[in-house]
Amino acid sequence: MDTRERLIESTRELLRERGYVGTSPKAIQARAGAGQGSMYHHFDGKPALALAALDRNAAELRDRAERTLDGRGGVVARIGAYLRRERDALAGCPVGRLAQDPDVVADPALRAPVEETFTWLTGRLTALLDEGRENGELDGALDPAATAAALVAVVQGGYVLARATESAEVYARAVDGMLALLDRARLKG
Amino acid sequence: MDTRERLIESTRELLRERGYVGTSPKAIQARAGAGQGSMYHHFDGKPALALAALDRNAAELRDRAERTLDGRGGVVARIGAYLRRERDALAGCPVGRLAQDPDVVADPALRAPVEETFTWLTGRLTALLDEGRENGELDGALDPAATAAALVAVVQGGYVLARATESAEVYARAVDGMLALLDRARLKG
DNA sequence: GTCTATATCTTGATAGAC
DNA sequence: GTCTATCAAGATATAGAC
Repeated sequence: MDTRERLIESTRELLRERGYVGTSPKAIQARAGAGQGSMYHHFDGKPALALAALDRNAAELRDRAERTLDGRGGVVARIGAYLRRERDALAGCPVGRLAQDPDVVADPALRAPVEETFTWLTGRLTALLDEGRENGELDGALDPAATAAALVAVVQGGYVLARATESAEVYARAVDGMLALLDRARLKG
Repeated sequence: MDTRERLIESTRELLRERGYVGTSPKAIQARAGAGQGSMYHHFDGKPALALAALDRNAAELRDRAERTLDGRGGVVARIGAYLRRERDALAGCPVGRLAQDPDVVADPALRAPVEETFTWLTGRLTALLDEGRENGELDGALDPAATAAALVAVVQGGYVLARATESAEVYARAVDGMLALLDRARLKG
């Protein structure tokens, strides 16, 4: 892995662990094993490097979600697989984590990938729930957009609760509670 | 309001807006209209002042939740009132906001009020859902602890989505989706 | 109690040698 | 491309006058 690549990967880790405000160029360089000069040769500055790292975090989140949600099986089963997918709940969401950062929210270029990721994910879940209504798996009275928003929120809130209590279990419990409720909207046989 | 009080109130605002890492003593002093000397006379330093402010945020959250959840009406109605209560979703949760802060999570004294608040709130909702099962309002198959965790997570995740998209509407949509699902666990007649 | 230096470290970035 | 100064500004805190 070349220096430029190590800088991006180190920044991805630090953004997830400490957020944007809590991550200094010095810390990035130390983790990447690169000097000041290297970093400023490859990137304009902290915002540019953070953007490169954040874009990669967003792309990875989307790819993983796509693979799980496009899979085989019923709509509820696929959503369940996505919510229960192995994740490091204590580390926080590599994208949602940044939504709390004042300097990210204040910079349109940095906020864009965060907003786009959630807009896409919510839209994908909405389409999936709608598909379930069409094919008779789900009750037609279910509101796809509102349910999709609740699903994404449970995941993000699960990360928050996990960090607050330093327990990954709480994430799993919240997701289980949500999926049990969603299961009630399934039409029987 | 005396100087000590103004320092605490300014810190409360800044913690919510910018988090712990993003809030400097200088910014606190400027907002409170107090000098360096004043702040360090009343408090040992930034962590001590932040703890005083966070304790107050946690107490206020708990008081408000208690008032809504102890009210009249059915269990689902009271939970609905709490989730839909007027809040500044774009400002973020005055307590949950701090769960994402690396320096808060790393300091047991600062993390304590955050953890205690969520443990209490989840417990209160669990008891309420259990009450609903006992009195026949809710399906006995509902898991109170998991459902309570999901409810708290939806609120926290709603804050995250609202900030990510700079839209308070998303918070309302997530909460609506969750409450519609919970409504299906109510026993008819 | 509050104010104004003062001090030390870190941040974020630039300059220029190699 | 990478390194080592160097820099101005801010973060966090202390000292001492009033």
